[in-house]
Amino acid sequence: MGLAKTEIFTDQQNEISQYAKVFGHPARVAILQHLFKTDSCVCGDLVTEIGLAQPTISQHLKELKYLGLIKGNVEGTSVCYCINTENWIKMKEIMSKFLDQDIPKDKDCC
Amino acid sequence: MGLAKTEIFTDQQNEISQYAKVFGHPARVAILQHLFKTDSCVCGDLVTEIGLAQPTISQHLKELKYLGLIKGNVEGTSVCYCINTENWIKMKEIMSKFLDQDIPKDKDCC
DNA sequence: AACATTTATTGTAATATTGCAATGATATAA
DNA sequence: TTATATCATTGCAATATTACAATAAATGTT
Repeated sequence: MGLAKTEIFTDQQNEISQYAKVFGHPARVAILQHLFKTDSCVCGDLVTEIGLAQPTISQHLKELKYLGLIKGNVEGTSVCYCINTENWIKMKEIMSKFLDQDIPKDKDCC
Repeated sequence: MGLAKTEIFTDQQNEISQYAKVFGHPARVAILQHLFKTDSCVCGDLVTEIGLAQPTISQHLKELKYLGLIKGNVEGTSVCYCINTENWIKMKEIMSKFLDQDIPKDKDCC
């Protein structure tokens, strides 16, 4: 079907998977890493840096922005993007809760 | 195209996105959470617990197994699944390195 | 052996994702 | 105003993902 049955899962599970999904493409990982690494977070720089067409980068930026992980600021003809620190921390808390689950040592059945 | 251009990204970026992608569906998040929570990691239990058809669960389990995050053990007619602790820790290290990047405070351009 | 139980696989339909050319929108420069 | 530069949007083709019915495979039971 290509369509996840989100209604049968908890909000938490859907939230985790939504964040994970946006990290599920190397271009978006690369964009975020570049935004962390440098000031020059202008869209055009990302196009050059990453090597995908401008509309493709723009689309990936849109998804990152939709989830609130980045902010965009118009500066003349160009747009400056950067990490949304507050939301990044929120996301990290949610993801950490999932990733840092206690591993049951004695319960190993395999 | 529906096809990510993995060749233009680093191995690290591809690895991160591959792990993220597998977490990018609530069913797989739910499966993992259930495996963390309980002993009874038999496939049939997951089908009941989660509420998707058996082939669908089986398919999700296959993907989790392919990335090495879970192990499967045949026990009679049923199969017992559990977290692959060693690989889970490895994954966590890789994901943490990405999620815990330092946030540049003074570099805020937005 | 014949049957039952459990899980994996195959095939298929519906939807989503990715990538980009073409085009729009917006702001600056000449 | 006209041109230029930068980014967003639209439309489309190719591929991927999701879900499940039907079926196969494997093991246990009678």
